[in-house]
Amino acid sequence: MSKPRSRRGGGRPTIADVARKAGVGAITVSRALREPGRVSQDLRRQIQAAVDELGYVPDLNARALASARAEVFGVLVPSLTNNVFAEVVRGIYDSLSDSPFRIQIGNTHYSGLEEERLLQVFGSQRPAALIVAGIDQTPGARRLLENAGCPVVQVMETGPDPIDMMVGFSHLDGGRTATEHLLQAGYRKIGFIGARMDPRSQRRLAGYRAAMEAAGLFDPRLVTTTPVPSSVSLGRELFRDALAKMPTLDGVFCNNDDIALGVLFECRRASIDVPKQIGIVGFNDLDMMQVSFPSITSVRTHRYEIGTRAVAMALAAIAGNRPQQRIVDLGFELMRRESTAR
Amino acid sequence: MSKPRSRRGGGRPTIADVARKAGVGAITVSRALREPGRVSQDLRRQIQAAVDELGYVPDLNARALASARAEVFGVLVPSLTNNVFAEVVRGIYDSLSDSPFRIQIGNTHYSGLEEERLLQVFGSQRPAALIVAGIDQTPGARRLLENAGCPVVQVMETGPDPIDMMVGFSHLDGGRTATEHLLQAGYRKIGFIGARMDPRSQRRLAGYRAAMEAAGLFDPRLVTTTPVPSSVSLGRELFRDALAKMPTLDGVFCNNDDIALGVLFECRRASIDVPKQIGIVGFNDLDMMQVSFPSITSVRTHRYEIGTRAVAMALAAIAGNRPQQRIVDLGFELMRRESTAR
DNA sequence: GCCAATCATGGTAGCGCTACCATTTGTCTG
DNA sequence: CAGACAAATGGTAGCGCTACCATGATTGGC
Repeated sequence: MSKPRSRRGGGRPTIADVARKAGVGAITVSRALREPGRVSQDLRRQIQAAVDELGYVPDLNARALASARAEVFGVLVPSLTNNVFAEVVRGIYDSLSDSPFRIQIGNTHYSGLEEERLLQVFGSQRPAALIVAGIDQTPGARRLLENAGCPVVQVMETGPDPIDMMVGFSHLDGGRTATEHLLQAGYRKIGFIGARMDPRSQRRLAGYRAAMEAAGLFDPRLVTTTPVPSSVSLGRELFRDALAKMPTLDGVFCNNDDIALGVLFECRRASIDVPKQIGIVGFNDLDMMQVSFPSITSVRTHRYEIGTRAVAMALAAIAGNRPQQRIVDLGFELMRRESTAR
Repeated sequence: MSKPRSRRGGGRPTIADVARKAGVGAITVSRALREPGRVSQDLRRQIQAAVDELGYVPDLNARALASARAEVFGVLVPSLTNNVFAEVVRGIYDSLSDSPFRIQIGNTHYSGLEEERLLQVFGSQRPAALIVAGIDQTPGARRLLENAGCPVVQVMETGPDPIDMMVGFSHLDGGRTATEHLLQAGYRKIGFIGARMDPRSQRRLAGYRAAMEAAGLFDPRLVTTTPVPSSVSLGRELFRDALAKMPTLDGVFCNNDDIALGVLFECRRASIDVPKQIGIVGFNDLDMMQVSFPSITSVRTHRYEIGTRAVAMALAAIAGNRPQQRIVDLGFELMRRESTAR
């Protein structure tokens, strides 16, 4: 006439089993596991022994329901294969690896609609924190984030009006700095080549344009863009287009390093001398930029640090001490290399 | 004296609120949301109206607890920035984007210990399925996977002894094919250059060795490896080392495309003619291989398809019709290009 | 037209855990 | 040494949902 073993749970030991074996109350087991400091050493030892013997593992779903909070960080990025976001995500992972928090990544595919859908799903599990890429959320997404009831960090960019917290840098300044460098090196007919013109790319383009206009050199025919996702081969093609449109081109600021590498390869193939005939600047400064021949000037961004910093801010907010500085600008660095050294 | 509004839940409407408003039982609401076919159209409409009006969103934690199953796919990969895994993960995401399943990625950092820890965490939320990279799980990890109580798919490789299901290809055959191609092209002093020698890299090396021994050309001094993570710059350095060790080198099979690109750049920098003096073969066939100048021969692997296929198999198993073919070999293709065309 | 089978719906009883509050014990103050 | 206070522990009552079983309504076979 023994109590029937839980029919659904698959027979896994529960906190009650541990409590019985250790001769304590269930709540004390719960505490011993989550806040060891609040339980006497004696009981802690007893409980640990019972846990080990039974092979008890807490049921995270039950915990989440009872505490109305899942130990999950929701992360929303527009792409998984784009090295830039992969680095941010790596930073997030590394910063959370010793914490109890799990990570759920959502891939928005650069779509506001998809972002809203994912926020709805993420929200309905009451995450511990949300990290989202970009600052151009749709009004709906913004509302969901404001009502999420957890810390929110917008990453990659900075702007004047954070939902909660922000870590990033100014893409406009990055684009301007890159272009000004080409101008200072003496290039004049400087093109902009960009794929997948997301809001960040748009702002880099705006920075390029500002620099060119300030120099009195802007010409819309210098700009070559496409909504197609970025790749090295696309860089090659776009460069060809740009050159066909404007044969006197003597420099290019590339939206990112993949494009820049494609441009470089096409130059070599077409026997165009870099940096003598054409100067090239990339964006993000992937490892290969410094290895390529010639090496490529690029704007180094602190992607990994954006991830670690975002987590640090979120953890602080969860712990109750929300950082006083809600907007963190990590800046960028221009890495001057052979591709613009003439 | 009204019933106090749930003190923990944050005032979100619950299924009971919807049921009351729609004038039906809670369980009927639950069914209308999960198995609409089992509820009459009339009630379905009424319920939908109540859901919309209240803005009801199911609490996923409560659902997971009650049904002893979270709608989560756990995915374990050794690296997030390695393009190869990023592509697999992208395939997984795309295949699950229209399903209710969320995805949790664990980053094992190529560590068996970390893999066990993550499996423990993942397992304690009763995931719907688990996808893990590789076939060399520790005994502990294997046990956890066998007892996970959900479909398990091992990806990237195939082997004789699946835990449950497998999708991948033979890295040994890939390494052998690449090396045989170099041999057929007339190269003789063919080196192997590899970073981060994980089990898959080891098997590619074994394939290289098998081909070289079959030709009577194997020499341990031809092999240059390091446990350091792979990168383009590392490829350059390792190639320098290899050349210092064996100046008569006339070909290299690179563990992956990053290394191959680094080798190519170093050749250009050192004015070594590719393919005349040195032949280069990469592995994975990233987009840039076909764009580089000269273009680089590589072994194309079907990474995205590995992800989509793994999900398809897992979903079938969840639905109750486990695929009859438990091991799927997606093969690979040698892409012959300029870097070995002499 | 009767009984079995099916369908649509609902009530009850948890899932395994933690928030909240109560209780007990030990410790300190004046 | 009384009274106040903190520390350690436990009991109770859910968290919001779904599995299980029961019920009544409908259908169908012969």
